[in-house]
Formats: sequence, structure tokens, C-alpha cells
Amino acid sequence: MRRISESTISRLSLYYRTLETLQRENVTTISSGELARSNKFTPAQVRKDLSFFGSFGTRGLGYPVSELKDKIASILGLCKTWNVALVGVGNVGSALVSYKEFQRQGFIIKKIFDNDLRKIGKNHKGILVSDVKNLNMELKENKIEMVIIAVPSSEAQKVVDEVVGAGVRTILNFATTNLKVPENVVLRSVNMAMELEHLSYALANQKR
Amino acid sequence: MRRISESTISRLSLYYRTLETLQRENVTTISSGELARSNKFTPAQVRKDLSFFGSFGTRGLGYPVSELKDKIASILGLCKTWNVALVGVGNVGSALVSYKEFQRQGFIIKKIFDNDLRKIGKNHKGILVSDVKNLNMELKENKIEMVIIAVPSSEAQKVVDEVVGAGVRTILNFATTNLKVPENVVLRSVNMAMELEHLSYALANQKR
DNA sequence: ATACTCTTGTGAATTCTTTCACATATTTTA
DNA sequence: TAAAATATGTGAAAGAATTCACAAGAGTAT
Ligand SMILES: NC(=O)c1ccc[n+]([C@@H]2O[C@H](COP(=O)([O-])OP(=O)(O)OC[C@H]3O[C@@H](n4cnc5c(N)ncnc54)[C@H](O)[C@@H]3O)[C@@H](O)[C@H]2O)c1
Ligand SMILES: NC(=O)c1ccc[n+]([C@@H]2O[C@H](COP(=O)([O-])OP(=O)(O)OC[C@H]3O[C@@H](n4cnc5c(N)ncnc54)[C@H](O)[C@@H]3O)[C@@H](O)[C@H]2O)c1
Repeated sequence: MRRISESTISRLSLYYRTLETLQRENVTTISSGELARSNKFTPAQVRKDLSFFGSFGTRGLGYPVSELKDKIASILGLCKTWNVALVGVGNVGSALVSYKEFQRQGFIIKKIFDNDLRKIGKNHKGILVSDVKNLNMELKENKIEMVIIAVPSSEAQKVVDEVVGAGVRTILNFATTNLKVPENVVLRSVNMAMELEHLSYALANQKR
Repeated sequence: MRRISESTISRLSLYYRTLETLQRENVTTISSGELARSNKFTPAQVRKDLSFFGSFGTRGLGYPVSELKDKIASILGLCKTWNVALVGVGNVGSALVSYKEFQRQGFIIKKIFDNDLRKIGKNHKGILVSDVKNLNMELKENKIEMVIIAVPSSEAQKVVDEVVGAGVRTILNFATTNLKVPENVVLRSVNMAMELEHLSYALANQKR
């Protein structure tokens, strides 16, 4: 199978969200056209994206909402739960821990780590804060599959190296630095400054 | 001038960050090759991106770090400051308010809004929380140019409509819904769930 | 001065992504 | 049961983004 582009995966996420909503509204069938409209894509784009993974629709009718949703869930790996750890229980880290939507989606925050002695050993929204010193061991022991990095940018590479060393293959990063990971590790970064810069670019270069 | 792609703008952000670091390290000159390597791009990509905006390098030598940084800042609209407002002072909103790096970059959070009576009128990290009822008026009065939306997803469209109604042209959204804005408004969304789903896709489909 | 090295800037080639357009399958209507 | 309507699935076309490859400018060494 041809390698699937990142934009296709992003769009699948969006389709998935739309399908969740439709399911709640008891809509049973949706056409590529309607699915496209609700996300500002084209119908052809929707069909092409789905066609990479199989053919899920009925000609003349459209796609069955609940089946398609399940199928996308299976493609995106949302049928099982994932063991997630968070490193850095500061502003961003706290927000993430308290966000129950992730758990609901199957991303279970099993362990949280910090290096601040005032935080270690305390309960944080129901989870005990562990000492980052034991990171390697605890990641392995708890079979952690994804790690979220929310430490200060200056600490991030160090933490990433440890996380990679413990065999974790996927990392979500909130720090603002360029992090280096080996080929076989998937690192994605949430870069809010970059998003703001897209906005300032738009304002600074807006055609009058 | 040909329309510049979003990916070019994203890369400029990354170049900018690298140049900031280099400047701190007193590096005066950098080649496209080195600039590429530190971000896992290709040298040709770096040169092409920059060439859309002019020719800033010296053949045989490379680019002058500090000049190039300033030039990119000017392209991205980082030379001036922008008046930003935040709506929704919850977990995410609080994290953003306390993040001083944005201010340093010129994104000045002038006003913060909430609809929770327990929060309105109180000081939040040095900024008074205003009543979202006065949103329209206050956005205009304070000449707000960008708005960050950090309200629950169910409230987001309502807030966006008001913000657009007040003439704001750029919005950064943290809610997880598909928001509709008119053509001339730039909306960017930070979608952490989507990022996690890229990771689970990678794990679920990893070649062994 | 001249040769040599280095690295930019950029058309052209390539690769990747999106859109088109239509044959095909299914449902609906009559 | 046949015709009309609808919407998928997919090669092919078009469009974008990336990479190639090299002429040309600038510095350095001899
Ligand atoms: N707050 C924001 O809105 C925001 C926005 C954009 C980017 N970021 C980035 O997100 C990251 C976290 O930001 P924040 O505002 O939550 O910072 P923070 O200072 O509030 O939290 C960082 C936490 O990490 C802990 N920590 C420090 N070093 C550590 C280590 N080596 N191991 C484990 N824990 C360690 C600290 O004790 C603290 O609890 C930073 O890299 C920041 O650049 C934050
Ligand atoms: N917390 C996270 O880690 C996280 C992760 C991903 C996405 N999000 C999204 O970010 C948004 C904010 O999340 P949060 O965790 O900060 O939520 P939160 O509930 O902590 O904060 C929301 C804030 O918005 C205020 N609010 C509600 N309705 C409002 C209105 N109409 N006008 C003004 N203020 C209003 C509330 O009083 C509250 O202070 C949500 O849309 C959520 O889906 C959050």
C-alpha cells in the first residue's frame, strides 16, 4: 500500500469528529459531499482519502455513519487504549491531566513525572506525581507507549533522550525547541508560537 | 508575487527560532545546508523558501544570521506588537496567560474574558478578567487584532461569531469543534487530539 | 592575477497531492 | 420491471510542493 500522507491522517481525524457528532444526532448515512462541506474539503478528497483504506460506501447512497466511524477508529488506532505518560506537571501539563476527553478517546495518562520536589509524591488531580529520576524504569514497568513532554524547552531534549532510551516510539512535544529523535521514533510537536506567527503573517501581509 | 504556501510560513517560523539560537551563540553566518540540517529540511528547501521573499545570502558564504533573522521577523510580522485577547480563562487559558514567551515575541495579551462570575473582576496573573458580555465593545475599544479561544467546545462557535462581528480578522482556537468563519477571517486551530491520533496511527500501523 | 572553493539563487525536473470526470453500482420512482 | 436519480470508487489530469542541478557570484589561496 502506498504510504499515506500526513494530511490524509489529519483529515481522517476531522471526519471522525464529524461522524461522532452525526452519530449523536442519529444520522445513519452521509455522502462524501456532506462530509466534505462540514469540513471545507471537496467530496473527491473525502472519497480519495477513504479509498486508500478500502471501500466503505454504497453507491447511490453514501457512507453508513456508524460503520465508517468505527472503520476510521480502527485505522487511527482508536479501538484500543494507549498507555500515556506525561513529563512536566506545570501549566501545560496540568491542563492536559485535567482534560478528560483524552481518556475518553483511549489515551490513558498512567503516570506523570516532574523533577520538582514540592510536586513529587503529591497527588495531582488523582494521579501521583513520580520522580523523573525513575523515568526509564517506570516507563518500561508501566508499558508506556506514548509520552507527552511538557517541561521547559531547555530540559526537553534531555527528557526526550531518556524517553527514547526507554523504548518509547511516539512522543508529543509542547516545548518550543527542535528536538532530535532517531528515525524510528515519531515526534509531533504542538507549536503555539508558530500558530500565532501564521496569524501575524496574515495580518502583516493582508491584501487591502 | 505568487501566493506563499502555509508550509513555507511554518518553516520560516522554525528558521527564525534556529536563527535566534545562533545569534545567542554569536554565530554570524550560516549556510542553507546547516540551517536545513538543524530542522531536517533540505538546503534547496531553505533557499527556495527564502527566495520567495528576496535574496538575503552571499554566494560562497551563506546568510548573515542577524540580518536574516530580522528579515524573517519582518516577513512574519514580528517587528511590531499585536493586541491579543483571550476568551476562556480555564486550564488552557491560564496556561497561556502565564506564558511570558508570547509577550516577548510581541503577542501582548491585553484583555481576558470569561463568563464565570467567580472569575470576572478578579485578577488573573496580573490581568483583570472581564465579563464576556462586553466582548464586542471591549475588543473594539482595545483595538484587539487577534483573539485566542479557550472556551469549552460547545461555546466556541458562539464566541467566534461575536469576535468576527467585532471586526477581528485572526483567531487562534483551542476548542475541538469545526468552527465556521467568513472567507476574510484567518482561523487556526491547535488540535491536540489530532496530534495524539497521528501518534496512535503510527503505532497501530507501524511496520515491524 | 588566476585558479580554486564554496554556496547562493533559480529554472527545470520530479514527486506528491488534489481535483476532475466518468463508468459503475445502488436506490428510488413510476 | 424499467427508467431516472444519486453517489461511490478510481484512473487520469491538473496543480503544488519539493528537489535537482548548475550557472554565477564571492571569498581564499597561491
Ligand atoms: N504555557 C503555555 O501556554 C505554553 C505555550 C507554548 C509552549 N509552552 C511550552 O510548554 C512547556 C511547558 O510550559 P509550562 O508553561 O507548562 O511550563 P511550567 O514551568 O509551568 O512547567 C514545567 C514543569 O516541568 C517541570 N520540570 C522542569 N524540568 C524538568 C525535568 N527535567 N524533568 C521533569 N520535569 C521537569 C517543572 O517542575 C514544571 O512543573 C515549555 O517547554 C513551554 O515552552 C507553553
Ligand atoms: N485542557 C486541555 O488540555 C485541552 C486539550 C485539548 C483541547 N482543549 C480545549 O480547549 C478548550 C478549553 O479547555 P479547558 O480545559 O481550558 O476548559 P475549562 O473548562 O478549564 O475552561 C473553560 C473556561 O471558559 C469559560 N467559559 C465557558 N463558557 C464561556 C463563554 N461563553 N464565554 C467566555 N468564557 C466561557 C469557563 O468559565 C472556563 O473558565 C476546550 O474547548 C477544550 O476542548 C483543552
